[in-house]
Amino acid sequence: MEKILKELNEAQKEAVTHIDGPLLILAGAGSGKTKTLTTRLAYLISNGIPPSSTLTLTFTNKAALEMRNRALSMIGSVPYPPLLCTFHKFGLLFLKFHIDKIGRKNSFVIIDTNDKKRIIKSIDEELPPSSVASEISRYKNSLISPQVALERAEQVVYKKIAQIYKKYEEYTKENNLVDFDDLLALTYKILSEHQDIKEEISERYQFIMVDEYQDTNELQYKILKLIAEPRNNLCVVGDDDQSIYGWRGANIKNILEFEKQFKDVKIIKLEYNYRSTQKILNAANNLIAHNRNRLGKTLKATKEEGEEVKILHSQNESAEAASIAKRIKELINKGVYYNQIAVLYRINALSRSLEEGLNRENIPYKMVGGVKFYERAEVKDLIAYLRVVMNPNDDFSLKRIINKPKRGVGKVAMNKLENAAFENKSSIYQILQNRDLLKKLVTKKAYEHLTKFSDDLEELREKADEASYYLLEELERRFKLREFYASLPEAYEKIANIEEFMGYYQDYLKSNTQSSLEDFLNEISLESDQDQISDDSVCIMSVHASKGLEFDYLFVIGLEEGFFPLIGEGTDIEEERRLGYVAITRAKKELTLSYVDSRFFRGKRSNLTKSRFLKETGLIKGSLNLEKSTPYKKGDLVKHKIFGIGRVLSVSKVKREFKLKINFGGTHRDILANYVERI
DNA sequence: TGGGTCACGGTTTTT
DNA sequence: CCGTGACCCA
Repeated sequence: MEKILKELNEAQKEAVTHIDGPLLILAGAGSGKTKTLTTRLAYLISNGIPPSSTLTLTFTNKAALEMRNRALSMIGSVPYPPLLCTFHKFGLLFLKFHIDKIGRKNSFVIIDTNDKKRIIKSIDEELPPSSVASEISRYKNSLISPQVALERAEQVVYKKIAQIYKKYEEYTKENNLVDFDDLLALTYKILSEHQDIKEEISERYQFIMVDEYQDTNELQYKILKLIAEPRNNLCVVGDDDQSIYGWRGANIKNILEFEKQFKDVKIIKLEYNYRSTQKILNAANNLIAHNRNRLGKTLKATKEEGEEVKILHSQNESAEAASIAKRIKELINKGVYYNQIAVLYRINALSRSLEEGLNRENIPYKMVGGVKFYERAEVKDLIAYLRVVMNPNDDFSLKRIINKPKRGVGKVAMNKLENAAFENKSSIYQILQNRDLLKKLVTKKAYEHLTKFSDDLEELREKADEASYYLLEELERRFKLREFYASLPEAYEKIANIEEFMGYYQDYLKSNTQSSLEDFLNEISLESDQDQISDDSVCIMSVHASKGLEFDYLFVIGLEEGFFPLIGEGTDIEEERRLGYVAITRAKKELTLSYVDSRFFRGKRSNLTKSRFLKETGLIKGSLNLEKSTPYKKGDLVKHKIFGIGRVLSVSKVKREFKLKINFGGTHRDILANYVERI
């Protein structure tokens, strides 16, 4: 342990060796946050604290995994390992033991956001399901019941949402479904209503640590408050300057007011940055200094001065992509590896032009983020099949697969089945087994399909236990899923995903011999892609997706007003600035900030001005001209979709747009600048 | 029921 | 511009 402590700087050491009492570690980007946290865990254990009485909470599985590996490498293997998991996993474990306290069975099924939207849509057709879903999330995270929501609602829309919320809660209870918010909300409910359970948990976890504390929401804070307060040993790590999830409920106040919310808080700032060059840190510090709502700290460089931060100015997105591709090629020729290079953007839509540019130069790249493996339709279908095998009365999953492959069950038949199930107070599966009734309900063809379907399922269920390893293959064989997906668009990819899932399932069974199918299903519902960035390709991703990562050579594109900062309804400019800060601090050696004069977005081209953030970093001097400027001048060659290629004769201003007089092979036309592209 | 066509709307993302 | 979903007809 002594040796390990020697590797830390003073502030880190102070944080690691602080044992009792609440501790707030303000850890700037690249300041050795994970190292400090994992070392502290090891330190506690080496000081005689039983590993099993510690609890370390993270937001992502990736972070949990990394911390676990690092901590275990320091402490070695122990019979009762420390609990180190995501907040939601903690909720899941808790509910498995205690959900019966609120009259529910622990065989619940976890539903994801898409499932949630589907349920909402089946309740209400008018309001956009995603808005309703996030509104319900907000209620749950503020512990507002449907009744209270209804009472408080003043506008008609909110009354309606409250009613949907009520029905949604009834539906999920009825079908024993638990959504992501419930994992926390129900945990809180049980903890707050059952003093004995709360005491038991507080007693068990006497030392609690939380990573990325700036991302906690109200509910997470309340849970922590309940279980940590008796012992008052709560150590949180975070960076208020990297709070970028306000829009999904993260409450930056949790970190800003931590000192007030717990007694005798000690605050330690980690300000030495071990990642970036001084020049890069200067840009980051300058930018974030423009925020008012912060605790305030300045990153100090430990690395060399480094090269100047580069500003790349291009006419449009294709020129931008071409320049970046060219620059990447140069780096590769100098011996840099692709995976030390990344390109970041504020919105995913900007990836397209970038991808085109990289493809043109045959630069291998990997898009981090995007559609998650377990969210892909075909994978979710398989999961639904497994869920039905496990519990045929899971109507929700059954509905997903009843017509996959097509069994002639459309909207009409589905309605009949659901109504029959409702009237008989049974599950849909039970209706399928009631052959006399089923025959009356659906067409002859559908009847034949459905009887075969339920017979197959029944046989599979009998076999499920003894041959779980072959379950998926058997499933595939009986329901001809491969054949079904082969007939759909993007068949190759879908089948590859199915095979990957099958492989994953068998691996899981191999390494978790004592686990049940149920365990497997619960496990994966909380898992997203574990993106490995190890293969040799350039990483391209949103700034959000880049959090926690670092790259030697970094490009940030789209630094234009409106795009970054992204201006829209409810823009929080300080959060945008924090995003800029996160983006910049991902760079280790070389940073290029890029902006364009004109960008094609959502089917139209618009003229843009450079982002205010460029000036705020201190990289561009002078006041920023927010007035739109034309990227065109007399003599430029341009291309029009219909008229083809022409040469600009003159530029004039009409309202806020620029009008160009263009010579298309002898014919002169007046055209707005937005409708042409520079070549 | 299900294939085909058209209109519409479209940040950021983890669990 | 591109993907999703509603709606219509065979």
